[in-house]
Amino acid sequence: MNALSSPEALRLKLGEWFQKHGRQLPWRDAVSPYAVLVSEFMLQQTQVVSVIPYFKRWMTRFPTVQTLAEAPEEAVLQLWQGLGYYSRARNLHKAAKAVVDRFGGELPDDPAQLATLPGVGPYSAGAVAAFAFDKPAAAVDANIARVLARFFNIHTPIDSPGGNREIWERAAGLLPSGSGGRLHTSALMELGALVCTPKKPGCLVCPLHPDCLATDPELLPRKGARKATVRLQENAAWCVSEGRLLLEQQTGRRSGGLWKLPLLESEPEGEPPLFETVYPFTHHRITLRVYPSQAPAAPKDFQRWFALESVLSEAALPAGHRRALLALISKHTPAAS
DNA sequence: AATTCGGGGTC
DNA sequence: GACCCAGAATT
Repeated sequence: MNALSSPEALRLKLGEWFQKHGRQLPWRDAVSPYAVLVSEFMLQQTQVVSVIPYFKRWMTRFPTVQTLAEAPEEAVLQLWQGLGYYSRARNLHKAAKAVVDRFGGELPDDPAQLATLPGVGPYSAGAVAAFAFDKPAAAVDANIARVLARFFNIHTPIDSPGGNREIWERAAGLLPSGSGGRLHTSALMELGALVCTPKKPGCLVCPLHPDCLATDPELLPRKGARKATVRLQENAAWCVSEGRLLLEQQTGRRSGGLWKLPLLESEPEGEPPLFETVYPFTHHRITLRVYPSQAPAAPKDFQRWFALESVLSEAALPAGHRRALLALISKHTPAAS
């Protein structure tokens, strides 16, 4: 029976592997703690390739925590549009204001302090401490959870409280002392992204393979049952008058600030929709149908007219509604130029 | 402890 | 279709 390598030996293997195989990512080298914070917000539940263009645009438009703190929320949401989970954008905006107000414009390096910022939970607090300040802070994302569930052969569902606690304890047990959190956490995460993948993991090229306890890695990590997909239908109005389009703004914490085509109470009969698309969110699947509509005598408080030629660059819309605008504006003004 | 978030890519 | 993703907030 071969003895397990020490945490030191494991970190060394991981670090060497990362130096050789790790990707260059826009937020990975020589960037400010603020840039790390931005990247962590964008990467919550979102894949690296989707984030890269948004991150670059964001850092150009809001290069410092001060510029973000001073920006109007509409500009923040507009820049986030298409990335989904818009409460992240609102929380990032609030977090920037909190950094300016409570921390003198400098991000703290302590995970407990970081976790007091809106939108910063256990993962993001540890990630900023490790990536921005090289602290030995645990930060378990989906990649690291998968790597550790396999490495330690943990069969408890990772999305259960007990399984989550077990994974975090294992992650903490592997940390270096003093400093070195940046390389260690980056390497573990990158291993999950490139080698220890959900399907067909590359065990034969994995630097941790000699010590890995997984007997059937493809069956790990285990997760709880998903909710069944719910189908919904949304009927919306295409209401254009004098070159302007009527939209209405959503309220509440869920999709507050986002603009939609005005929603109809019921599905019109006797005429086909101008446009139809399907867009998903969480466990829902929504069919959006857009019907022609007459202009109202007076828009409601939460409705506003947008110029057709600029609405796509001014208003933040859910993806399905944005697709409808793209299709119908070009149809509406085919030779406008 | 369970639910919600209004994207998007992949197979 | 189902599954996955650099999760957090809310109830």
